[in-house]
Amino acid sequence: MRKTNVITPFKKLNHIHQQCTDAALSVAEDTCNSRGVRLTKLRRRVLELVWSSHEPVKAYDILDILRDEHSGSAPPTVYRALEFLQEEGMVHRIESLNAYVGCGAPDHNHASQFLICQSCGAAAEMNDTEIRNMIADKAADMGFKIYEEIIEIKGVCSQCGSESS
Amino acid sequence: MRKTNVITPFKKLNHIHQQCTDAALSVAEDTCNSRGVRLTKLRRRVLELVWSSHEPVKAYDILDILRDEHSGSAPPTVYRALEFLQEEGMVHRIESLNAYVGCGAPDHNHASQFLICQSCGAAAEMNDTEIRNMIADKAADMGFKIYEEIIEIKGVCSQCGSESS
DNA sequence: CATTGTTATGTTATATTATAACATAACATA
DNA sequence: TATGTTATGTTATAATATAACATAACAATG
Repeated sequence: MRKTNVITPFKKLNHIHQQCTDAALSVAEDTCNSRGVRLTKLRRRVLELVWSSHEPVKAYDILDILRDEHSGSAPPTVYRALEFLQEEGMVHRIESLNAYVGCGAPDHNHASQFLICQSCGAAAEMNDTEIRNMIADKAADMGFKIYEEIIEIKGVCSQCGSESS
Repeated sequence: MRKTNVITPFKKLNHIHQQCTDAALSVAEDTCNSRGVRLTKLRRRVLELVWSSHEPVKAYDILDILRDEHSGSAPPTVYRALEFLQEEGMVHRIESLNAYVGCGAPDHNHASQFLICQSCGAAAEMNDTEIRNMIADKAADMGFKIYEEIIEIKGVCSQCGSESS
């Protein structure tokens, strides 16, 4: 059994990013349909903008784009959409960056681990059972009941690390 | 060998908090002396304020107090002091709370794990070798080189969990 | 002990991130 | 089409953080 479930990998060289976005939007639409919640035009657009790259995206960067597209856009516009998308598991907030990344697997259990490359800025999402279990066990030993885990690992991804400097 | 090194425990019932603060300030002074850096009056005061409880403290809460004590206090006053204290390992920033906790062991390796009780607000600092190694191994498998780890576990501590609701 | 370079703090301004509160519009269904 | 609900618009402001430059304190040396 593979313990490290890679939910969002670092982008491959020459990957066609449109495919990432299309797949994520398609999953989001299906998921919202089956859950009976509404992926409105605005929410869909915000999700699309979050997926515009593999780098965590900032709320005000999204807002700048929304403003170009629709004059009624304001901070609550984007924060509300992000809140909805977060609740539905379609984006995750990276706390240490005040930024958001898309998640193509809205049904996975939460408690992911994020690897964030400080060179290219990309984030990868893992969901490693061993790490989660180990933390759960140690917390339980201390009588601590876990509700949420924030794990953000900063460093350099293999692609950036292997480039000749 | 004990793998989970508890650097800052959740506060014990009836613990005399002044002792936590005194010990931390004393360690900080010794450490600064031996490193040849200056624990100025201001920095010492900020560290003392961070240690005013076991709950992560916000920069502007510190600033409010500094302003009462000295009219020249402004945001940079507190952010600079916190930056210094962070660099010297005497406080840690809790990213998900935009807040700071004291650390009584400025020499320990970084990459701690924080347990944060959402009931009493207190934070405990662990430095668990097994967790760190497991994350390091898995990152290495992916060719990812780690520079920094942010692990913030939210939940309910044993004391709060055992209280009759 | 005056000079000088360095580090720390003061000061003003502003950037960035996020939410409150209330109004209007769109949707869903009875 | 009336009605309740959910979503968005709108204005204002709160909360967090940094830039940039001025002054002061320190510390080491001549």
